[in-house]
Amino acid sequence: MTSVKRPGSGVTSFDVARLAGVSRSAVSRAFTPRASISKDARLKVFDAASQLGYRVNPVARALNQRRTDLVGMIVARMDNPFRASQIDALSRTLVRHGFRPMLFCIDEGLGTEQLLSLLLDYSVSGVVITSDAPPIEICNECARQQIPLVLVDRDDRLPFVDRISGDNVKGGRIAAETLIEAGRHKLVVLSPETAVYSITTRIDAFVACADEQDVPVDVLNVGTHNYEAGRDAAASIAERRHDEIGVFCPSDIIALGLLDALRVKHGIKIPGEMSLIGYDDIPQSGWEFADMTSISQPVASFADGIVGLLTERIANPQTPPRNELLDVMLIRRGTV
Amino acid sequence: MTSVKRPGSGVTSFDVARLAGVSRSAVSRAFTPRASISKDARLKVFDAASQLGYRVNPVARALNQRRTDLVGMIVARMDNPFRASQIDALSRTLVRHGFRPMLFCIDEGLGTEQLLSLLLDYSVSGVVITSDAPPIEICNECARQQIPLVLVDRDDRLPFVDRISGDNVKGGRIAAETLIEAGRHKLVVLSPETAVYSITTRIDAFVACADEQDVPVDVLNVGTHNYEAGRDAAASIAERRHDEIGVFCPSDIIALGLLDALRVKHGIKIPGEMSLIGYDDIPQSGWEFADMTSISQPVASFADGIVGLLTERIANPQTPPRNELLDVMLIRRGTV
DNA sequence: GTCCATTTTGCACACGTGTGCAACAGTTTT
DNA sequence: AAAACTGTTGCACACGTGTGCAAAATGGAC
Repeated sequence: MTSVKRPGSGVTSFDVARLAGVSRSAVSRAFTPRASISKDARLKVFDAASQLGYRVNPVARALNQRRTDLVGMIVARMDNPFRASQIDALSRTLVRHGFRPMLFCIDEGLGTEQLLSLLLDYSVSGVVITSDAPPIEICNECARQQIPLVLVDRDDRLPFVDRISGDNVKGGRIAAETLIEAGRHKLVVLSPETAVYSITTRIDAFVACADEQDVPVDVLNVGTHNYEAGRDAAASIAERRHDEIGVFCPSDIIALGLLDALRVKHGIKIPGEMSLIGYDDIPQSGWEFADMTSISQPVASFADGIVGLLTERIANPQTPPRNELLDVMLIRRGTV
Repeated sequence: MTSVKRPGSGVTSFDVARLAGVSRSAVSRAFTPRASISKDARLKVFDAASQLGYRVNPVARALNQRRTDLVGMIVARMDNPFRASQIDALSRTLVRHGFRPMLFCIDEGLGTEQLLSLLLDYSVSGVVITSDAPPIEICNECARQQIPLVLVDRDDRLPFVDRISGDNVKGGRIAAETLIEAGRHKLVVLSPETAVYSITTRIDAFVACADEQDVPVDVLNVGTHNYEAGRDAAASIAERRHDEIGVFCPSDIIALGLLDALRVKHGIKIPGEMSLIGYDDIPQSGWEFADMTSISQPVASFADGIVGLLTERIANPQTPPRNELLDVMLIRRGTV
């Protein structure tokens, strides 16, 4: 009847209440910050709880509150090391703030929209989206259920959806200025066909800055957003070696493909014959073979910023959409 | 009174039951495979459900079943591209099988043990661990709650814990054979101080295979498991260039550091002056600068194997611990 | 000691679902 | 036609928690 249950799962607030000699409500209140309960009662509850190994059941709590501690992360792919370290940092920061990160990669037949509505079923505390902007109907549904959405590196202005991104304009301008200062007066910028907001913004800022200084810029279209795209663009770039051009790749993963192929396949000296600057400052850019100048977006700031936007909107759901901009920094290495 | 609720959240099985003219139990049964319900009733329920936009509330279901669709993934760090792609594949495969992946990275004060007991609170369907083996008490607790655990690339034999790993013995032997076939009769293997099971197994198999063929092997200790460790080992390796040695790195991320530094800093020709073989076949190993021979562990097989072990143990919790071995494959490139 | 303001407590309901059990309908066997 | 059997259905309970509300307790002022 009054048998002591084994510590761990199976211990309910009722068991704790009985041992502590209080009502079950008191137990619930003891574990609820700012609840109406006396210091004395709370202490008795904590004592009994640790004695039994009691832990609040988050599922039951979620059913009651209609809200979980879960936060969804929707990501396209993780083959880009920048995304991987971003997710790594975000996951850690979320846990430190008491959230539980879920990871979803978009897949065959499972786009951002499907994954988002799947997350809605779980009454998540929020969703961080680094893939595509979801359709507006879903956003409205999220707003109605007061589920915060944070868009990373996307510019789509949606009702009640917060955005965060690096300062792509500043980054693009720094790239142009750095190349021009290095004496490159013919510029080239690689533009992936599948370019998203952050990429095009960098390119536009780069071109604008070059225009201001009357430096000609070629925009060279490449395939997708990966190493192979940069590598395959090398032949076209190699033709211009005599011009001592300065090349800007709006993403390190592309830049490394280009740099690698230019040196290995075409034997081009960098920065001797041309200069190159990338973006993201992924670890590989610091490797010996590359030693590539790049523009760094600190992943820790991303994580902090994202969680900040989430918690603020949870505290005050009616605030108008915010757009946070993170500072970027030039990392000088050996390709300029 | 009978007002139709807005589609989406807030629609309960009760609403569906009323519209379909059946009991609430029927709705529950309609969404439960192999439940006792007539074709006719199920159809009526589905019709009403789609009309209202009803979706089963997974939180309420979880509270009742004492089991979630969540599966925890505990990982050390994601800076190794192999781990990143492993998690990427695993996340996709889990979702395809109806699970919801949660991602936890071990952190300051949050080791495998803490994260695991945190996951227990959520009544997860299972946990995939790629960090450390958890203490046996936690494993017992998981067994008691019938929560399947899968250990990836770890050898710790624990009660009711399944394990999966690549065939590290085969991989290590292939490495040795390949180097010896290439005419290298002095071998070196890099051994990280922080080596875990999978790494040491590869090394042991490599050494054993060399011994069988009477080929001498030097074991060279390096620091941690990353690019910098390999890079810093280059000086020591460079001293032996006259021996035309064959080097095995039990992890590509280390191998690339070594390869990169050997070529760039010490100007050593590979495979001219020495041969090198890595492990994991991460994308960077196929890059131009590296063109590194490596041993591939297919991440897709890992994901499928893990989910297979999970589902089988969910179906039959009493099966003895299994140990699944995945085939590995030599990827011939230009460093041997 | 009385009265009022404030804090603390416990009851009871709600959150949305799965399922054992008994009742029931429909079909086959004797 | 009665009996036995198979397949469906609805009732009612359980899962473990948070919280509004009224009652009780506490503390202070007179």
